[in-house]
Amino acid sequence: MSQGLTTTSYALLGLLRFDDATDSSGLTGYELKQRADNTLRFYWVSPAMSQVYSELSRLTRQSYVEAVADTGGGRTTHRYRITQAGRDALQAWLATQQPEFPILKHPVALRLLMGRLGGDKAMASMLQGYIDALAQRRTELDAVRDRLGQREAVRYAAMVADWGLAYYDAERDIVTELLGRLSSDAR
Amino acid sequence: MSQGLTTTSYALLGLLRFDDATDSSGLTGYELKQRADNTLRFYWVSPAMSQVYSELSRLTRQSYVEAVADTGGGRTTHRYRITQAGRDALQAWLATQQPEFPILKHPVALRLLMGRLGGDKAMASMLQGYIDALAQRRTELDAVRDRLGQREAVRYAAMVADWGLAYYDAERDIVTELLGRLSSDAR
DNA sequence: TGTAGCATGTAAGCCGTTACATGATTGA
DNA sequence: TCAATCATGTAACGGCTTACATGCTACA
Repeated sequence: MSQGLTTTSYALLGLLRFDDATDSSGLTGYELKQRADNTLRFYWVSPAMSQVYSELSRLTRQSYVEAVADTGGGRTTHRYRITQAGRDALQAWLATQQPEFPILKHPVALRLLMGRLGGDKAMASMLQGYIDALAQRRTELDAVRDRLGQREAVRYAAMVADWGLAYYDAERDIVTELLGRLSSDAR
Repeated sequence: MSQGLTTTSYALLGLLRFDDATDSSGLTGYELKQRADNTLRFYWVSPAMSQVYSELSRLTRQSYVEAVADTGGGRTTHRYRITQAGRDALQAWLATQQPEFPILKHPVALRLLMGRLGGDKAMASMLQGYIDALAQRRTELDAVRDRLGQREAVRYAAMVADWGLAYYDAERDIVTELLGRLSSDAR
């Protein structure tokens, strides 16, 4: 009935669309979650396992995805593939809806706002911790970027990864500058 | 019982703490929402009016906030102030919990990832739209920054605003670069 | 033999949104 | 007198998380 899916639904549908372009026989919920953790999590979300399954059943109900039972081993598992209706829906979503502005939930900035209560030293160590965490994330994303290489097939994914890397670098630079301000202002 | 508030609760408590430092008689829910729209929304959230009220009643139940009935006009309104327990709780939160990594929900990056389905031209116009929206946001935040000025009392708020401005600038630069890649790669 | 990874789900619950409802005050 | 703004809430619901429950397979 209601054709309006959530963005997370479309994101997962998009991952299934990528898989569709290969000669794979579909993805299990478990595998889909891994794909999401690899790419989506850097600029969207890492849905919980349970949500992956519930989105998958929702998409199946909408006929945007079809499940093929895989009775190979002892337990029956399912492999999910995007359908033609799903491809159409994804295409339509991309073409019609104009994207919303990004949502940022930045606990570090929020705490810095209340810096008066914590003091310069506490803020400085918090910012340093954030710089470290950024470096860690950057390393993870860099590994993803390396795997993509220069292949034409993943050109857009590579652009998005480069975007993420540049974002982490910019954050590092800005925070480093703020850190300098904290120590030079120290009374 | 459970002293664990959500980050949004602490964020609002923080705004009440700022007000506390002035000679104000507290804030109404409505005013608190306006403060949130002015600062918080750029790096945290803009809670709905209804949520502001429910957080306020939760904070009141926890005795972190006290409401003073204002029976001035025909209708009774309330002004909310942080209590000593609230100040302590906020301080403890700042001191003990280490901040989580920021969460970014970036619909533009998500769509760019699926660029193959949309094509270079559609992606370019989407990115251009994003650059325009960024400029708009930047202008809004710049106005906030101007109002803060160089006053020592709002030094941390100014740092956070500068952070936001630098972030918007970095996004603009990165996206401009991606836009260039799209057109130079055009076949 | 036991643990890690693969694989699938249900249930409860919170956070936050939209929709709805109400009413006062101010200024055009 | 009408609209905008100030002001306060309730109700319904959706999205997403955590906790719980189950069982297979490979390997050390």
